[in-house]
Amino acid sequence: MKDESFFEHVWEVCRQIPPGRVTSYGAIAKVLGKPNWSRMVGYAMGACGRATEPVPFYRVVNSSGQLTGHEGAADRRQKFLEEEGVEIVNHKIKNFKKIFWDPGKELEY
DNA sequence: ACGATGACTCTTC
DNA sequence: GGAAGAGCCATCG
Repeated sequence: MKDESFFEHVWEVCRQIPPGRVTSYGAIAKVLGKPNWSRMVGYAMGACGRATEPVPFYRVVNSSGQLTGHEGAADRRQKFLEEEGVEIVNHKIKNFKKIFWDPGKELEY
């Protein structure tokens, strides 16, 4: 067993993301106090399988609003986001800037 | 311990 | 907005 404290933090933030909204890896990393841990956040997503509770990792995208990740998996995530009302084009969020949700803004508010 | 890799982000062209 | 290069840290062989 590894120390997944950081991962749990990421998963927790992901669950705090309201429906129909998305956030970026950097935003989560920043809230955790590690603005440069964007890659680790992605790692945490890959480790989401370790989470005892389901994690809406599909609500997490990169700074460009593109559904980064494993090929095929992104396609599945796109469907989930569309179900929430998020418009996606070519694996990219249309109104990304509009539906973007900053966790730190809500947490520290 | 080292090198390579990765679901990233930033700056610059 | 897209492409290229550099920086970032943890995990894996």
